[in-house]
Amino acid sequence: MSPSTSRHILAAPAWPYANGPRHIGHVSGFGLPCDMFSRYHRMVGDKVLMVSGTDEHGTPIQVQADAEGVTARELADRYNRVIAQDLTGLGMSYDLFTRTTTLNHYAVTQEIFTGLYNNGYIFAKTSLGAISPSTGRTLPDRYVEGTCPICGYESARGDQCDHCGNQLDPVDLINPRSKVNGETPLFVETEHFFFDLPAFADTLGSWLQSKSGQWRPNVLKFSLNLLDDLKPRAYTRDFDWGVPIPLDGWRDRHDKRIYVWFDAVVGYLSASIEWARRSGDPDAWRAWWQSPDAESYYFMGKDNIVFHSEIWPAMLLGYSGKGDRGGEPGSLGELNLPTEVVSSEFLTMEGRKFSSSRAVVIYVRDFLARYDVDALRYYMAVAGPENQDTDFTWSEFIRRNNDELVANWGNLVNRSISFAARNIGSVPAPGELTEADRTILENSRNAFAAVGEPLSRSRFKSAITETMRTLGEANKYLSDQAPWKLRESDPERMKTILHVALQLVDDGKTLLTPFLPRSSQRVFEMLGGQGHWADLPRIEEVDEEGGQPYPVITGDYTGQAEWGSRPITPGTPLAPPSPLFTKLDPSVADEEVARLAGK
RNA sequence: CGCGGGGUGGAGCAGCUCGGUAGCUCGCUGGGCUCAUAACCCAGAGGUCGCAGGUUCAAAUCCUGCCCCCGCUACCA
Repeated sequence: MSPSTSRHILAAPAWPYANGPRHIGHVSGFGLPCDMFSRYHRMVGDKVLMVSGTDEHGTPIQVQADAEGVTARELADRYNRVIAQDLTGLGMSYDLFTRTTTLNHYAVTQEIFTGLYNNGYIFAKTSLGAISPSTGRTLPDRYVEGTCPICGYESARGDQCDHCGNQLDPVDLINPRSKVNGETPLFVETEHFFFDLPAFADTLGSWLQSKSGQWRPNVLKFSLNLLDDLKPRAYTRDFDWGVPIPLDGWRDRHDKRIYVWFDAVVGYLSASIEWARRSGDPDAWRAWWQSPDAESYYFMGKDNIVFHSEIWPAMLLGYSGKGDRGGEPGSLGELNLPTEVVSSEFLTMEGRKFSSSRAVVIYVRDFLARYDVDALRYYMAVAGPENQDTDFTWSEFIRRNNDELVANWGNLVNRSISFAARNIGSVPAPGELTEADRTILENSRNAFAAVGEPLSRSRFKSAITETMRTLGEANKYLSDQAPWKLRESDPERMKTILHVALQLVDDGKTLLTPFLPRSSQRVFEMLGGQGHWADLPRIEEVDEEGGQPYPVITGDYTGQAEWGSRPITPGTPLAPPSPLFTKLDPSVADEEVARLAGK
């Protein structure tokens, strides 16, 4: 790839919430798709910056910490570490995976607030908030329920009625009660800052319209729909576990903080800035955020669409001075809007929603302890919740592993390399190519375009299906040519066939690298490759001046992996390979299902 | 009273935006091969594309109505 065609691509996977370990449903939405996308773009020579971190503020973490008798900070520290390890185990190629409790993140979050405030997009307003009479603590909107004033539904929540779908205010509920203990909440005056979303309705609307035909239709449709009902949204909360409000008179208050979502989405930017600092060029992040040619792709589960297609873009517009009220860009300068918001649907587990308390769950860590990471990555690519809610079943996982991954790809690698290793001991040189040889090689080369196109559009299912189809042709080629019949009669022809077969295997490992980096590295080595082909992430301990040490995921993704067919080198020594993947006994499904139900 | 997604041979899905007698990966049945983790290759059976109307020369694909499933609410992406 020539440098002139390489693009700056920000790959932004949603930030996992640090109130517990993450399960495979979580990573199927934000994680693995983003990694496959990023790996592909690096292979074609694009300059990818993939940043994320743990989201560590907010009520659920405080609640969980209270329950465990630790501080919110201690809880966040613990799960930040656990999640970082899990994501590393998955091979997620983050340039930086950090967290929202860094000094840098606080500073950037406050800078965004200040910029929005200076441009007039954030205003203070006194409203009535619910508190619990018995504890004196604030009751979040969703912890208050009562009768809907619009439709009369009896179990409406304070923020929304599930029956009629209208946005509500807890004060409006008839017969309000606390969801925590049933008592009647007290409503007291409280002052908050609100984000003026209606000031961005027009700009957001035309921006979204311009994405027609590019974004997945469900994301676009959902996002456009949101614009019909834009209201100012509270930017702050009565709470103490979060980023302080950077205004005089507010900065030192312990009862007011920036709402966790308004801090979490800033993470993409703050992590980019942190990455730049750590890389030694503090302004390096600007190439991904401010160049008009730079692209940014955000990956998440569908429940996060609103924050990525409406709120975060509105924040970026407001900070850049591009809403209805105008304004000047903040001190960081103008910031780009998302190129695309890529959302996944949901994964269910054996027909039920994931649920930790009901043990309807498989955590990333437990999965990786028992099964090959690439088996999971394959499954999520080929059968993940890309376009619709999708059920994960163990029997289907085993079937995909055994009948597709092992039987098609694993077997192709094994039969090709072991036959060549035993009969020749090295990569044979080809003789004259037949029509069949040329055709299959050309098909294999063409696959890079056929697979790359859907990959670049985050159509993973289509991309990996096309890859597997191509590999099936290689198996067919071997059967048709039957080199094992030519050992005595025509050894030269046999060598040519094997050369072609090994080239197909080499191409296959390249095609599969975005999906299966670890096993592709192994195939690379089986074929005599030296050094790094597909790089894997690592955890480093870092710290900030005045801060405590924390783990980050990072890596040098500068391996040899390139998107395209690379001629194999005759004479390269070959050893009989060991199987690439493990076949799973069907009884594993019963064991795993028993684990779910069992306890 | 709302919003979004889905209902395609046994399973999981694609096709539907730009209508032209259905495709992929598996499974199943029969055959072949034996290099390979009983893997691989070939052939075949199996679908009136949720239901009912409509538009059209022609509909899985467009329109209308209806039915069912899943999210949007719960420690939960």
